[in-house]
Amino acid sequence: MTRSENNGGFYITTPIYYVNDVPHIGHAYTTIACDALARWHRTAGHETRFLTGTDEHGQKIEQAAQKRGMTPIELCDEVVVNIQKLWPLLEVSNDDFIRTTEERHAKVVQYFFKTLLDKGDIYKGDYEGWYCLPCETYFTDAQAGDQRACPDCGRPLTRMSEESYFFRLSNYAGKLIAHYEAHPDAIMPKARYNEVLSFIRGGLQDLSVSRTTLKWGISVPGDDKHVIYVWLDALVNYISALGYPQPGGLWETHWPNARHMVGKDIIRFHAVIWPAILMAMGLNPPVRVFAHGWWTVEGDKMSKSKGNVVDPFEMTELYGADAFRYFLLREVPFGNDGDFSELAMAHRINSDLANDLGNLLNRTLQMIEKYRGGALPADGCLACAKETDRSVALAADAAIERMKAEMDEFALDSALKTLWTLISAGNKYIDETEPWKLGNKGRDDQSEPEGRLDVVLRTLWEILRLAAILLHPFMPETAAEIWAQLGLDRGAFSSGEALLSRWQWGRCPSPVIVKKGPVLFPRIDISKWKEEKARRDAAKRPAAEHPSVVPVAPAEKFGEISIADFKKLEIRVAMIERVETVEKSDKLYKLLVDLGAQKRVIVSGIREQFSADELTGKRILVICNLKPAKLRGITSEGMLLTAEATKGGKAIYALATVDDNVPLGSLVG
RNA sequence: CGCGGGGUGGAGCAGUCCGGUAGCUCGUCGGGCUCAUAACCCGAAGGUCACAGGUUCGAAUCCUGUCCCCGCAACCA
Repeated sequence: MTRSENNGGFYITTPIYYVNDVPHIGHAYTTIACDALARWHRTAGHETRFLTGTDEHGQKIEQAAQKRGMTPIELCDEVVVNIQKLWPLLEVSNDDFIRTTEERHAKVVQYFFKTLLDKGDIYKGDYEGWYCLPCETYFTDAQAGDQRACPDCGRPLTRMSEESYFFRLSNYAGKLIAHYEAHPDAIMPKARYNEVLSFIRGGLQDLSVSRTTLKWGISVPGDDKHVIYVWLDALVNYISALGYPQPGGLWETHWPNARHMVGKDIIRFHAVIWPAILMAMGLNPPVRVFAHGWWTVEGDKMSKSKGNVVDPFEMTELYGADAFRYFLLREVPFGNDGDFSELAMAHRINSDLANDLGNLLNRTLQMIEKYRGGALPADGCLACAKETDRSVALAADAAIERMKAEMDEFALDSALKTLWTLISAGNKYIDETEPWKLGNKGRDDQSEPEGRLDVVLRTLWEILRLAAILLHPFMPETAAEIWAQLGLDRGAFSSGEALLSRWQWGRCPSPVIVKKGPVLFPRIDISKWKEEKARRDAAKRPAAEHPSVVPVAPAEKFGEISIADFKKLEIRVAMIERVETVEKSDKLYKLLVDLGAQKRVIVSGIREQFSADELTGKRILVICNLKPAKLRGITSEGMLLTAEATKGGKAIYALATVDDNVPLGSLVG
């Protein structure tokens, strides 16, 4: 059924993150998931490599650098640290970190380009589209819309064409389909596989892989006018980091085992374009592309303007990296979308980590210390063994096998659930065997032999030893702490070999003295937690007259304009006479406004913010000399003014209104 | 009729492909235990499986239709 991952190596990659991004929960999630997989395979003794990095080329960097009076590479060098410093905090064990601005990457991208050009898979042609001169960006027909206006800045677009190199993606549709039909687990989850396949079956178009309008990038070999565009640049990182195409490089052993972890938004680039490029190069496509889901935050879509972006640095500081990792990987079926809520995390920490896991360790070690002075009893009293001990051992070995299968499927959440069945079995075992009755002096029940307690304690210790091994990929620090408290060598996790042979019941060294340490996860007092959370939220809000209301785009700088520019605007007072909804649109109203001397139709996207009743009869401000535009087939002759802000994560809007005593049509200036 | 996901005990979800006792976690209630982080173990209550038809001996599951929610796309002069 599933491809066995145990015979070969394991090479896992995160996407390369855009270097100017502020790291958020999404970056953390992808990377932590990869880390868990990498650690799992490392401790299982597989030849493992784990890569992450940054995408550092492109327009945004170029512009941001210009704004700050720096060169692009200076900016990259400065901001790459924001991402790089997060990984150690989250206990991410990447073997390499690649930046697309590194020479080792650039030369491989050029090698790809040149090889494909020589083969005829890249050719020179003309790229045509709608171009925004100020933004220096092309848009498709759909993006340009009926208005031919720039989606970013709103200015008019020009139909332009420029010389560009193209990759013959259209040639590879058939080969891709054949490959995916032969490898149904090459794209996961299943829904994504179906999605990608139907996309390919719809036909593929050749892909523009160069730009002349862009400066900050890797230049096309032999044609300096052109810079290699994002796809061919960024995707190649996965193999350039392995030293391709040098003979004897890491790529020879690792590339055949490549797995890419991506967010669901970039599945097409990884499951269509990238494999096609590889095929053209004569390289094999990745073994698997896995697309995970997105996080909402407290039920809301995460966005900067809502101010609800989850900061992984803050979460790590408040709850610890391990608890954060555990929550992200356990809360949601891997591959699905999920909701991040701090309260849910606090609950999970209490029930799973404190009550089940931490408490099991605590009570076990407490008993070993209390009844046996901390010395782990030797195993050997066969006469004292019982069926219940044996079934716990069998369950443990079964859990290990099951986890292996689940990890092969990248079912991280299921693997954790399985691990917790072992932990629960431990707690139940204590209840069944009642070791305190065996251990307490002057015990009334003399029916059990003296050695019975040794077997029980030994069994519990063994459950924890296995749990620590299985937990390590998800919660490395906690696993090491458990390991140490069990009286074992804390460093064992950094040298994988020490663990490899011990993934089985009873493979423990003796003798051992346990060392009960501090409680692993203190319970969170939820009512106190709520108070603290409220205080934290309050502190985060900027000190303003309306502390809970945050303006959108507060400090954004606009270029200066002259008074003459402003005088160009014809802003007048108008009254909303009639409000109608526009068919087949979610946001549009068709408004009839009275400007005194005349009446006009204005189409406005404010249906989600205002009801028709709220609007009708209001005296508002209208820009009258805006070029008319057609929206959903209706001509809009002007624009009304609104202010936007957020309050408690929710957007709020206000209409610019004026007093009733101002006559309609009055000029505002 | 733009595309897709979803509606299952108080909450969050699994089960739906391949019809046949409706399951898990949390919460609630009762009991047990005292080694332990007021933790742990056992038990109970609680569900018209969105709605309406249909197929079937039998439907959460298959078919048809309807309603509602959420993404994406469109759209935000």
